[in-house]
Amino acid sequence: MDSSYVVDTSLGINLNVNPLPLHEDKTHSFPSLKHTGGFDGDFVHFNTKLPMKQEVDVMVEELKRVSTENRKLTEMLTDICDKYNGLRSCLMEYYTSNNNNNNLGKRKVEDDSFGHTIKVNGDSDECSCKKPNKSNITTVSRVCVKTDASDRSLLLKDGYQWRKYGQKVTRDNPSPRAYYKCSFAPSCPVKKKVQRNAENPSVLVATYEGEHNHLHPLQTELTLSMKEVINPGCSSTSVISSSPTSILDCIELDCAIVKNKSVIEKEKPITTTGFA
DNA sequence: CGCCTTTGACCCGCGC
DNA sequence: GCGCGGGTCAAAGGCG
Ligand SMILES: [Zn+2]
Repeated sequence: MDSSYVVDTSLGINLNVNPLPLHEDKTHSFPSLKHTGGFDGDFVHFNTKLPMKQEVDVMVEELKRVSTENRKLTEMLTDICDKYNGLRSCLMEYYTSNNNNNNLGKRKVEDDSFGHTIKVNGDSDECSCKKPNKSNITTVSRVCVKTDASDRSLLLKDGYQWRKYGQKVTRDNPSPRAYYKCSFAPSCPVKKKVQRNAENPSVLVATYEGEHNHLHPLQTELTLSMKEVINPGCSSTSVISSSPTSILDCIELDCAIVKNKSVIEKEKPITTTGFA
């Protein structure tokens, strides 16, 4: 991934997520996201001497602007998900056809360029008799997230809901490995393993296995929030379920994930099989 | 009460 | 066959 795709938002978040190559000024691509106000990460600094009416006008104006920005971000996220799914299905088709052409009878582990590992079990006979309920193809992605080294917890806020079902101390790493299952959807098969890097305890390494069969909770939440902002009267309890800061945490972690896939793994080249 | 974490027991694959 | 290590289960307890 190239770091040239940076979207400035009023929240001070750099969304390094635009999949389209841009050779022009980023402000031309997202003109509505560029604004001239002094909104630099904090909320609006209201002049306390402003009359009430004017203050309300300012707030309404700000709300409209944030709503627009929110909608654009949501659209971008949806767009990116669509493109990602398209690319992934192409990749799956490629692996499937490749697998049919030369059935080697061995498990192949391939890296795509997005930090994901696609496992393809070529020996369908052996696999089907020993693990009849498992799909032949599982997506494995590894994510490095830098955290405070003094924080010994293995909590990693990525927006999804996880239920911990085990913890193990592994042989070659003094820090324990935690096992989580996605609990956002009851039927979601996704699992993740979280463990600190043996060499650098401030780096959390999360290994995701499988694919979520539901939308990202943040995406769902943003959509719902947008509906509340645009149509505030439609519900008597127009409450956004999560605090803005928790949403920001998730956005920032998503960005960190995207960045870490390219940055940390570039800084410390790690092979997908020889790590931890 | 429901959902979560904790943690010891258990299962299973793999190498010797 | 046996031991080891990674992964999972499930009972118990905590928390909001
Ligand atoms: Zn899920």
